[in-house]
Amino acid sequence: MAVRTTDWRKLPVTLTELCINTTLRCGQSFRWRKSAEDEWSCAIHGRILSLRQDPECLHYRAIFPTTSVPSPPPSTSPSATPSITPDKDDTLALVKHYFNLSTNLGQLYEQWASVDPNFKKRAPKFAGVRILRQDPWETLIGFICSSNNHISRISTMVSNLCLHYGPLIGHIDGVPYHDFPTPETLAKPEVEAHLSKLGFGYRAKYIYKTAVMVAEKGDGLDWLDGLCNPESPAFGKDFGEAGEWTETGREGYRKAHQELLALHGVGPKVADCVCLMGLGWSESVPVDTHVWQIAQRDYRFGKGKNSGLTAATYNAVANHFRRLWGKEAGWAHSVLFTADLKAFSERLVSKAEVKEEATKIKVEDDVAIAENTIKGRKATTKTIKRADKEEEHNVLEAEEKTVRRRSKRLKT
DNA sequence: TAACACCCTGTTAT
DNA sequence: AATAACAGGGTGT
Repeated sequence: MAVRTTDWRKLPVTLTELCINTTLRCGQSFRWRKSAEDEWSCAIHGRILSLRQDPECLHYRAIFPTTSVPSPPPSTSPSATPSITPDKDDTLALVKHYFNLSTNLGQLYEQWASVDPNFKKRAPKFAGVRILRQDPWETLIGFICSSNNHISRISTMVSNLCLHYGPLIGHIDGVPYHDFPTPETLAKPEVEAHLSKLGFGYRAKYIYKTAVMVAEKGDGLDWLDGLCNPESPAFGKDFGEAGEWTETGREGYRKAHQELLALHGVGPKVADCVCLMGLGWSESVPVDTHVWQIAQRDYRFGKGKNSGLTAATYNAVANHFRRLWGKEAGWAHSVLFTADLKAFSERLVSKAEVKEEATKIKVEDDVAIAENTIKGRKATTKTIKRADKEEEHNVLEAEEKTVRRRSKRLKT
């Protein structure tokens, strides 16, 4: 296959602002591969993007196919017809966009540390964990695969999806790199049975049905793109307004989350992952079993017998973190999530340190969270029973009151 | 609202 | 060593 490989170029970035060795392995994207020692590669937007990082710079290189690709990339982006002349190469813009580099991460870490002792304790060993801005469609399917699953198997599954249905972009050391398949490709009737055979389990049906639904939504991926945060739009898209910030998130975020729930295999957690990592909604806080455990261990959420992760506790946890961390709560959440991953256990804070910290927090706050959870539960019930917007507004007020009570208690 | 099944795989417990 | 039990970034019924 004829290809054109760009030179390595560099972009000044500190490890405080971005650490690819952590960010690319913390379960946000399931497609990056080590192509050499300290080199990561992935097929994105019609090219293979390769990255290296040293303390001063992020080094990047792209490999473009010069023959036409079998099927178009998954988004109506500038990469649909990859430019092969250096002056038209948009790889730098892609890198900046993919890594959300306009956000000042160091500043955010300082802010989170100043309001949250637990964050302050754990974050230092996990600097540079940054929320990626991935393709919404790829994010959606990736996280449908993630349900009740391990990161390693999710990666295998996504890789198989690309291998069998995605366009071949090129090779590195004989290893093929495929871009992510389009909804239309995955909406073909034979896909479900094939994915089952490939070991996708019950997710084979979810993927097929979701592909059909998205493909039927109309013009390519406009529906998904329309759910993006307009202040942080998809690569190559236009901008707009995102709505006013509240502790349940901006209106655009809530709308996107709700619409995603209509898809098969998409519940609250997966919808939040797509909102955060694919649609640019920074306040989205996906609450999985892991985050729920963190909330119980470090933030005094109900440890009682019947304290499962219900719809009510889900919202209570997410709202609590939004109140604590602010508009980029999802980014902070990702730092603590990463700090708890087994893959990074060598960096964990010692148990003695953690225990000491937990005790400190407990002294300040005890009953408040339990109360918060109960209020949240009542509010959620209302939402389900009466779906009109007036009631939903009341729910928001109820949540906000709960939060205020909690903050008062914390100060007393 | 609370169970329970759902596909499969690597890890831990007998 | 072989096998059971269980959890792993949940969702649908």
